[in-house]
Amino acid sequence: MKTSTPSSSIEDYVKVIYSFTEWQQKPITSTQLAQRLGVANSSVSEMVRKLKDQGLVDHKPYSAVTLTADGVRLALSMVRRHRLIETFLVQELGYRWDEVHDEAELLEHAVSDTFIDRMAAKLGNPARDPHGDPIPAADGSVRMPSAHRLSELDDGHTGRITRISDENPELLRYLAAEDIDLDAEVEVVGRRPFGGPLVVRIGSAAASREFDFAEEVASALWVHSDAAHTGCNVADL
Amino acid sequence: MKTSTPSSSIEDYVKVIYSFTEWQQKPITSTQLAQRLGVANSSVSEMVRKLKDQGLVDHKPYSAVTLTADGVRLALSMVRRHRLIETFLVQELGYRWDEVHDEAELLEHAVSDTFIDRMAAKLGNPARDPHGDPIPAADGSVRMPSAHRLSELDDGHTGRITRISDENPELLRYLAAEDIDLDAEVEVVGRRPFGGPLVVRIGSAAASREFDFAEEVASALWVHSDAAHTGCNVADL
DNA sequence: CTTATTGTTTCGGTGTGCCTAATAATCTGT
DNA sequence: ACAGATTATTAGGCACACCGAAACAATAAG
Ligand SMILES: [Mn+2]
Ligand SMILES: [Mn+2]
Ligand SMILES: [Mn+2]
Ligand SMILES: [Mn+2]
Repeated sequence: MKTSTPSSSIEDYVKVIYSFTEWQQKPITSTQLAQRLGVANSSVSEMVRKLKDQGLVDHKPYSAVTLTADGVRLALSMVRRHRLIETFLVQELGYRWDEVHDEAELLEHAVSDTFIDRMAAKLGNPARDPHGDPIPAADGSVRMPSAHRLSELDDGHTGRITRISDENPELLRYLAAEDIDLDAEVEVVGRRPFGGPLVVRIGSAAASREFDFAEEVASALWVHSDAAHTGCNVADL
Repeated sequence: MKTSTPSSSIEDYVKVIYSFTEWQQKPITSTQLAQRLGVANSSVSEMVRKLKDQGLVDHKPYSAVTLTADGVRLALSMVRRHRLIETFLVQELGYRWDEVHDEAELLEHAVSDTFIDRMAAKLGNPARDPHGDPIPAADGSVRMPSAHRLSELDDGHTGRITRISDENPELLRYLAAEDIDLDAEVEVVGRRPFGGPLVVRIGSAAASREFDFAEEVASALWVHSDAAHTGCNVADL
């Protein structure tokens, strides 16, 4: 019997393995895992063997790492924890969205299930965190919003910001300063020549502003296509 | 330079050493430390040497352990964390007072200073936790309420419950069930013969109830003598 | 098709915090 | 004052999570 509570490290490994495939398809490699966790490659090799022994991952030497069903279960519970904590920090303790990640990274391992339950109840069981990432339900179900990177949309495309990558706090601070938030209306105007920045219009028709977004910004913003608008545009042609 | 962040273990050791002398005078011994921390005596010996190396405690082999000024500073910050978290859990997340200790014991090591500050602000900088223990201020100052164990008071003594030891959760549940809380009025009626239970009257004059408290209960309740009442009693004679 | 290059794993070793068992110091009762 | 009990420390080891360097696979280049 393997009922032992997973260590914080194991929880982080599994969470990172899961997160890597959340908006992409390819499974994560050893080196990528090491980079994201900030540890040496050798540490990852060891740890992956341990995860495999515990039945949390599948792994053949020299190939990528994937989660087992048990691994996915654990990962989802950690992701739920992380994102609920982030949401709580913003809504109840007045954190800004660029401050919550590091705090949640530690708290997720320390709080009890009871704490998570009460927190979720107090917040009204939110479906997404301050960055628009979906919060898995207690039973492990997730509703992934259909979203595409702003950087990959065609000219004229419209929609709403549905997710903002929280990888770079600087970027989050910039967006906050510019008053760009989740659910903002967005329209791709075009791209400056020779791989230049992406020109985007943000805000409701009345008060919309134009921005030149560098690649890093444009690929951090995820957009949910506005079906109505798209339909209109097609009709307009 | 010794700026290294203290580990969770070190934080717990220092906190326990401090707490031991909070309502008593004698410094803590190796064995007592081991008991309170739930570790072997040998572990304490090792750890105490480490604490001494880091300048947190004074210790001569085979004698009791006392905190240095640095040690007291760290201890107070941990006690503040612990008690603020307990208060937060009760007031904001609907925990019962017998559920908060274990959760706080872990969270105190995981939350940031920012978290503590915002929590304290949200709670209105409370001066005591759900069990009546004083919460040190951010600058390390503590206002210790003058209190005596109910078990040590003379017959006829009156006052208010100002602290309830949170060592035994069962006891806390019993008191909650009997609706006995902080600030309740209390009067020592007498003691049953041959070292029997202590007879106490609890509640305001209108609706007061009589209890027979076993030693464990009577020594867990701390009472602040009601000067006015005492004065009245003296005048009544 | 052999050789670089890159990615991955293995090996030996570190630091922390815990354990049991053995030893040493202190305290107690006669 | 001293044997025996109690309390504390040391010795030797273990589990965990990490590291750098060396060995090894897989792949890309010549
Ligand atoms: Mn984490
Ligand atoms: Mn997030
Ligand atoms: Mn603790
Ligand atoms: Mn308390």
